[in-house]
Amino acid sequence: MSQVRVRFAPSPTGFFHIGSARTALFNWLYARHTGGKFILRIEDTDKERNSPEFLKVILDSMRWLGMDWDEGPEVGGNFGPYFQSQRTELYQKKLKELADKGKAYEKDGAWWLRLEGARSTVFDDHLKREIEKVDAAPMVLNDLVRGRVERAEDRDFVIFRSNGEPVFHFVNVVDDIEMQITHVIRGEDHLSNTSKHLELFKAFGVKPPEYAHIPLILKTDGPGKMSKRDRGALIEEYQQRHYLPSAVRNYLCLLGWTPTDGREVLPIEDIIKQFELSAVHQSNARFDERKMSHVNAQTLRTLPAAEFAAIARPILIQHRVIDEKVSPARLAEVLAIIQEKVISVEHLPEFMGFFFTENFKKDDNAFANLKKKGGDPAARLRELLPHIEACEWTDAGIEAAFNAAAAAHQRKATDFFAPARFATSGQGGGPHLLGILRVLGRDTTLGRIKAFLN
RNA sequence: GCCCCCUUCGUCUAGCCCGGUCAGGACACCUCGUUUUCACUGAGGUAACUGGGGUUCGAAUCCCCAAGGGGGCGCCA
Repeated sequence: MSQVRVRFAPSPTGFFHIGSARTALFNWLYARHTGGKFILRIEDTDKERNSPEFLKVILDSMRWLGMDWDEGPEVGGNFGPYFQSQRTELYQKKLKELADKGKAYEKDGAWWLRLEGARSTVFDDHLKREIEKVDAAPMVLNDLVRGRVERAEDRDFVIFRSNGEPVFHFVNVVDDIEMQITHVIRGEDHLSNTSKHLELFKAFGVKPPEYAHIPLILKTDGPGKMSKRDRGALIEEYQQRHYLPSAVRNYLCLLGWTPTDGREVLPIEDIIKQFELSAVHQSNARFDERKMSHVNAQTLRTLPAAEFAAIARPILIQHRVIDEKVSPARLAEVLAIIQEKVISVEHLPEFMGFFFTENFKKDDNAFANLKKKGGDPAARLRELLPHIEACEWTDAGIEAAFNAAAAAHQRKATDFFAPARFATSGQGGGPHLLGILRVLGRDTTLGRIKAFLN
């Protein structure tokens, strides 16, 4: 059996849309699952809308998501060039081939593909003009996702514009032929176009590839598919917000496909192993940022500590929560107690800022809550103070101090927690309190409690 | 207007191919618990087979129709 060759063929328009990313991902997964080749081809035939900076957006996002390509820009390959703008001679040659066979003809300066079938002229309601219809035989597609789909083209269509540039349908098919693409995995928005593509394959006398039309990603609410303007629609947004690329990729897999082993958050190696086109869903999926955040949080918490630190450190430096002088060991100590609680890297600076400055932010809400709930926080801290001044500075020692304070004043140990938490962190929640105190150290802890009392 | 695709909790989905489980899980939400309030975590809970016809002892599952949703119909990709 010949090797699988799939391609992702984006048009560089300056954005990398989440739907495009998912299409790329399914192609990539299929290539990796089958041991085939993943080809990146740049469809830049529309000169009006393309530029080198736009290309960079795509390449950067592809790399960020860990989708490496075997052939394409910057890596080369035997079927290049991989930019359609550099393949114009080929398109001219292929056009001539169709013209010589009588499959294409010139009209109004453009070239049209000639369909086979009886012709008649009718008024088209949608186009609001008279058109020549062709009673062509339906094209039959056995789609790997959707099954048998039958559709007939009913008009000749342009394959080369009067300005000399080929149109999408033509270059798409020519390149798929020349690059020996075996499987076309693309969005369902192309399903209706497929009959055009099959007509082209037929005209060339070439057996078409297998097709798999994957469902679209719909807006979270409201009608229609995700558009550039929707929140969460652009991959760069996730990069900026410090989402983990592996989590974004993981979530994208869940839109239109379900892992077979019952897990939702799982390593990419396992996804590759389980991925099958036949298991791709047929119905569109609505984007849900909350679930994506959940996947991100899950992934974040299970990250090896060193990896977590490598991600957190530059961001904390960037936000001036720490400077370069903070030792890896000290940072690791702090991160160790916060990682189990953390849900996003984006909010890490505010979540853990109090570890590194005396000038930490105090949450008014938490303070109000404190007074409302637990009586007199200052009184509690005065009761607690002598015990933690003397105790052994370990989790167990600090815990014993809290218990001792409770026993001495006929209270529950937890009565001291909220005041201590607020005094030392300015927050109402966060990492485990004993861990916070231990990591802050005795001097800092006592200093902050005394500062609070003043 | 024409053509194509789709239809299970609010959302993502399992089950459907090869009819028979209280229709299962996850996110979100609610309740309760945990060293109180918590961006951790644990236990519960609310919540769905779009509608109508068939076929069948029995239908989420098979067939038909309708409705709804999505997409396409360009000398855009």
